[in-house]
Amino acid sequence: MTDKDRRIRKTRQVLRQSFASLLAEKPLEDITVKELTERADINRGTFYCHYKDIYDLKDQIERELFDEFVAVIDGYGVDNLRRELRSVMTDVFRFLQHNKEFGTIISAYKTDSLFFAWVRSEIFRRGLSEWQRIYGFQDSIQWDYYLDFVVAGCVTMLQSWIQKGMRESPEEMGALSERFILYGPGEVLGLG
Amino acid sequence: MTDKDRRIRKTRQVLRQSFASLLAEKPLEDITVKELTERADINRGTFYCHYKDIYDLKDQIERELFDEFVAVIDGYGVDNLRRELRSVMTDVFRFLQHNKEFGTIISAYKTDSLFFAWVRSEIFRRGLSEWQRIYGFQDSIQWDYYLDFVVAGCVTMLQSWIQKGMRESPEEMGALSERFILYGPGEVLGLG
DNA sequence: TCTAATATTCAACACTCTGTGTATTTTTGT
DNA sequence: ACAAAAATACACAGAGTGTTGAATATTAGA
Repeated sequence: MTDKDRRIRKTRQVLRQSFASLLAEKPLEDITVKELTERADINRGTFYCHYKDIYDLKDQIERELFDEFVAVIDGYGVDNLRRELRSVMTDVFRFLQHNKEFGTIISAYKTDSLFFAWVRSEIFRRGLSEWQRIYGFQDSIQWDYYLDFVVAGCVTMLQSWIQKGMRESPEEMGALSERFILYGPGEVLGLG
Repeated sequence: MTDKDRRIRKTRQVLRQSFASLLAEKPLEDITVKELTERADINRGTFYCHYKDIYDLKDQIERELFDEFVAVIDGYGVDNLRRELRSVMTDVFRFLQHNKEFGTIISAYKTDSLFFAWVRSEIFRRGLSEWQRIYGFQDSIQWDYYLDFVVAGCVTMLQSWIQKGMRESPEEMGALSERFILYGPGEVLGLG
């Protein structure tokens, strides 16, 4: 069951393609193994050689996508905090731009996506913990809600950007999200 | 099928209770009509007299919860923008405090909840459109992302607050969310 | 090229849940 | 008390599931 075998790669690929096309038509909970394998022209029993069920397929896709994502982001060094923040955010938008086909999948799950949960807990918190250390912030209650507020806001920006067709450049979006995070939305819009 | 009949009220109530208890044990997609009616000690056929399927039950619960929510919020008049914002947010937290049993249900769906989607599109946008009118803000792109960022942040704060056991008072949370919205999280924490 | 491994196919299996229907019993509002 | 309505018990076909075992096809490596 190693992925060296061409048959395995081919089977998984066609299953993913069919899964993506089904997901464009109906919500995740309405997709059955039966119709997925029919569309993929794969024997139903074969599906169970690779995945436990539909949710397992979804999880594996998200997991691999996340690993690629981490590989992109991990190359970052820390020098200036603000510059790094904008660069990271820009790269996040860039990454999704280069993975449009999975972007559709991701945004279909909204914020219940495992992918976004991982981004939330690992990448963002990693960066923000550093941030917290530097600024020596202590009030853990406010800090918790700060994390929730900012991360949810950014994740939703990513999804909206995807759903609106990725009109703005990753640089624009990276800069905008940086300003939202640092100065707050109100300030950016001149409402403060 | 009016709700004047005591049997109807009783049946729906026990179905909702059982649904809530099942939702505490497993995700929504794993809950079947069969096990729900068994736990509720209701004939399975009876379920179909009231609801189309499990998702219909969920939607109706959220719909009714949302209607109560709107009734609470709708009493607000507009005088000072900032004061109203804090009051509204405080009342939102207060509302969830008085509906703990459904708070669990709501936060189980995360942000995919219909309830939160409605709060998002109706209540928040209503208030923020007024806000936009007053300040005469024109850049629609930034405005869109501003909406997404702030609303998602607030919704997530609500969920986190529920999941952490509603330790802080609604007044505290209302004030904190107001500051996040107006001045941005970074400013509040002294990071700006 | 040959072979051993293994991925896939195919048919079949028992099983669960669904949605619906019908006849019967119980409860309700008036 | 009576008619209407709701809940029940039961049956039914249909769909999907997860799993077998044997046959077939494809692969990697010698």
